Amino acid sequence: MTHPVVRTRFAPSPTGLMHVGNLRTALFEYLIARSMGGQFILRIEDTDQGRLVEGAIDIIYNTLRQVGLRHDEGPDVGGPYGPYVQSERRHVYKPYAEQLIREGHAYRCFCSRERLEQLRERSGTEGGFAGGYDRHCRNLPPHEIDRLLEAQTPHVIRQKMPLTGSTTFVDAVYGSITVENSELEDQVLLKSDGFPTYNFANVIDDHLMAITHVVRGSEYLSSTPKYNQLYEAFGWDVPVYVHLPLILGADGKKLSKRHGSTGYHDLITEGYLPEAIVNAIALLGWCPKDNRELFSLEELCRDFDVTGISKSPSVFDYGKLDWFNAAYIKALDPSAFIERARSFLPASVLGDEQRELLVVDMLKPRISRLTEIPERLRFIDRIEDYPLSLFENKKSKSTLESARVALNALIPVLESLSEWSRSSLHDTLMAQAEPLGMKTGQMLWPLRIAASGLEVTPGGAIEVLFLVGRAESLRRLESGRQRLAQA
RNA sequence: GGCCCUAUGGUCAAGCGGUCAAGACGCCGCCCUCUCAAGGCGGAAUCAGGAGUUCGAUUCUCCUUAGGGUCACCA
Repeated sequence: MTHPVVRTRFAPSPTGLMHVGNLRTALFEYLIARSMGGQFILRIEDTDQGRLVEGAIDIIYNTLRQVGLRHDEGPDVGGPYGPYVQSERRHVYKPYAEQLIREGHAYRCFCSRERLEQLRERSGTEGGFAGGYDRHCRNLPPHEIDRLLEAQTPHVIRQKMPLTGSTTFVDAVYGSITVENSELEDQVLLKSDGFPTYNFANVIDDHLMAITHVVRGSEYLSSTPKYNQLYEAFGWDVPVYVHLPLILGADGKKLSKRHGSTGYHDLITEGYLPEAIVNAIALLGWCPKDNRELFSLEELCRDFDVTGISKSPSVFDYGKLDWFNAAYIKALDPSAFIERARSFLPASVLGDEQRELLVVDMLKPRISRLTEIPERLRFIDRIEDYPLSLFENKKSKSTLESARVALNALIPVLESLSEWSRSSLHDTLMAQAEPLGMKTGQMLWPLRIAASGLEVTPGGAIEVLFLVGRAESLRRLESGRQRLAQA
């Protein structure tokens, strides 16, 4: 028994940025296709001419490319089922709508927007009719229709829903769902401008493009019975539905702007890596059999399984995203790290291989976002005023007095150091602890403080001295010594 | 409001009639340590409530409650 090739599609409307919700949907569509050896199609749904945003399509292309979701067919790469932009397919929908009229599954509606609005206001939230429309035009006498058509009255084409009975569909994650047909509104299929509505274009295109799995957010669950009615009216096979649980913000509401950065590019600007974002959202609403957490896209393609998708909505946790990002940063090899972090690194570090490698080692375990880098390394290029109290540290047993002793003893040693390298700094300084009668922590604490002016630095005294450089280090140490002497 | 969906720690979640109810993030403690991290070890923290079914319910059914979604010539 042979199965048809699995085909999924990502069908965004180019109305702005790439929301993490959209990206998650795209990812799952991609994974479902790839995990079953299928194809992933990109289709642009621009049937709302009023909401088009310039450049939005490029944002979609860029995002998909950056995260590695390569589509097999689409506006830019072509394919046997094109065109892949709905506005270029405008002519294909109308004949289908007319076919439905002929076969008694749809009708022309001449109601004005004003009338519909009044209808909605009058029924209020009580909702006397499904969707608020009273089906006024559903049974217009033929001569009346002809008259209105001759008068070129603007009209839409509506789906004629069955008034009785019920519709049942099966969703791969939510199971079997049944809705009374009386709940289904006579939804608009073709708008008065000739463009199809989203729901209509979707069904037509999904069928024409041989889409086998319709994957989308669970907000479409309640309109799915209407889709089924359409498929049945045409006599087409109903696709496999895979509805994805919603992604919420920390307050439990649908994720939106006020929850912070929810656009893919916002996250990138904030220093998150594409692979970390992908990994994080893959685990939002999906859990692998073995409970593993770190997944490359390739591994996801191999292990993804629809049965691991959960039904309940999940809150997007930025803290967990940070952890994923930190994990991916740690896994970067030095050259890759430098490449990604280049724009955040100080010029004084770039170009010197030894310094670059040290900075990479220092930064990798300490940052969760690339944007933290400038702040972490700021001490290299300049030192801020710092209080003398920084020299005091209980755990290191450092006091103003011990700091004074240490600096007085170490400065001359450092001044006479022939080679300002990490190893020579390390060996030389460590050899001083014993004669000073100090533990390394006690001895090194004031050095690090005086060299950086910071209570916390990425790396210890030796790394700080090395990065700050000989001349500037000695200047800072001397300054610290003088301040301590006056205290 | 009608209809639909959902319900395990603060968050992500495993579980699919019998478990001391996994794991991860975060939090707390200890170890390591030239600060801070990272790493290692340990800890606190969960089955919304109520009826049933059953020898036995986190798991199955119903009700309640709470959340969410949807009711456009938007997608």
